[in-house]
Amino acid sequence: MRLEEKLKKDFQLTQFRGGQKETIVSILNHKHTLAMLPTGTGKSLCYQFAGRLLEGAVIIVSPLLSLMQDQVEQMKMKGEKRVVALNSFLTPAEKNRVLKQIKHYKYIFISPEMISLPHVLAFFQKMKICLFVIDEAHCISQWGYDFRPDYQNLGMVRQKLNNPLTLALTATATEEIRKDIIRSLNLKEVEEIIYSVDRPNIAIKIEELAYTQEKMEKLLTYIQALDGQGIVYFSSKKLAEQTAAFLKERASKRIMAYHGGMSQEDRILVQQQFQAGQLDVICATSAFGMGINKEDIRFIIHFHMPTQLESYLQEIGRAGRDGQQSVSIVLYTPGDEWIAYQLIETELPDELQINKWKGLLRKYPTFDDWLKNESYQLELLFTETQWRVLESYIEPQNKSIVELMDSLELYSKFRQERVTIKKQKVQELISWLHSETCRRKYILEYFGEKYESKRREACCDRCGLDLSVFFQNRFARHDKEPVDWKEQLAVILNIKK
DNA sequence: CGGTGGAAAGCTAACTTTCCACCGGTGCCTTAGT
Repeated sequence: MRLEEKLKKDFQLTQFRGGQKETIVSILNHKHTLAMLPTGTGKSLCYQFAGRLLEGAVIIVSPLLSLMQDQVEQMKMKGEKRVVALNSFLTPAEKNRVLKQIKHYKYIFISPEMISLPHVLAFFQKMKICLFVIDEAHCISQWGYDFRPDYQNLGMVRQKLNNPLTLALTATATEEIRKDIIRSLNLKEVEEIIYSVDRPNIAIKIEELAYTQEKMEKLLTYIQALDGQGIVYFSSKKLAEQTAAFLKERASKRIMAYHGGMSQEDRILVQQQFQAGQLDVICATSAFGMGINKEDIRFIIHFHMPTQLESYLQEIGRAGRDGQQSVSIVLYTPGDEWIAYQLIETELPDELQINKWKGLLRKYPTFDDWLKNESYQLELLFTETQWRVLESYIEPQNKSIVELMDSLELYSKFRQERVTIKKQKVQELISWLHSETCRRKYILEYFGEKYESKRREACCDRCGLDLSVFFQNRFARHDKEPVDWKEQLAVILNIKK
């Protein structure tokens, strides 16, 4: 049977979208595959389709619980019963039941943390795996080094699973990051299916403003004027919330905040309301994004710039999945980059913290002795994330203090490298903000692509973009009393006259 | 870097002004023993 016929019969679709067929063919030829397909291409179809033609289970490593739940739900709705998300939403009893009957499932969604647990991995080692999928594979590179170390374990996991056929899926990865993914997963002879990261229907505008207050005023103007629904990105949870409250009051739009500090229920509620079209604008941190299922997001505004071009591209990529014209606006005031630099500096434990710890360790013969006596020091010295990353890097258990000191020397070098790389990425982004050339061309060259501008009027500010095409014609509608909003803003921002 | 909250200062009793230290994102997983 031809693939297209199967597509029609099993998925009720008439044709493949860009890259899907090539990816599926590559898998069916039993080649490890790295597929970089644009957002909204339907990457999950690739493993679902291939899974139907291969014998054994498909394991999908996914970064977010909510993403897993969504995908399981969608597959169940389409009639696939043998699908499960193995994660902490299950009670211990449910988890055990699923693990004992793991062979009855065809599609298993799991986090890198869960599959790294030896007693969980043991169950997977006993089953036939036809395809090992890493969804959002750039997380290996983006998170594996300094945030979620289990992403760096996946190579070891693959090896213990006897090197199954592997599919890495992502929407944005530079050549360097693709190499890193392949190296980390220890893949040999990989078929790379690379599509352009360009999203021609997203226009780009960068606007530099002298002061934060001006930026806030500009934001208000845009929120009032822009047609359709959109996201505003911030680098701070607090500011995201405060701005949401401010905009809610001033603009006649439905606005909510979203960030990682909110409760799980609130986050789900906001996301669902946004997806259902019951909210117009989300003021969010980078927590909002992956797993957002909304076709008609019209604008993405960056109140703060992200820490790298890769993140920027991922964030604006959430707009215009329906193919309609959309816009990305970056608001920049000189000095904004300091937040990014600060985050990079404090992400991993620094020299000061390490030296302090070394001083405490020297009084004991082994790490375990130290831990027995001074475990309370851990949370004084490091944040939870810092300790988890550090622990996974130095593997202190059963180590003598001499061995541990050596590991810490290596760690210091590692940190230095990471900080340097990450700062370079911020620098890269700043250069882009200040560049005189076409915004799109610059980004595409950063991703190793060539670009010839085709639609100049809707490309970017450097190509003569006219923003007003994104404004609603109802702009003039001001039924409320035109109070002096600048004054009100000054009050809220606590600015002295 | 810029914003902020709490403390100290100011030179008059109850509040404003000034100073200074601090902070800023992303998410998985918590399975013991009575």
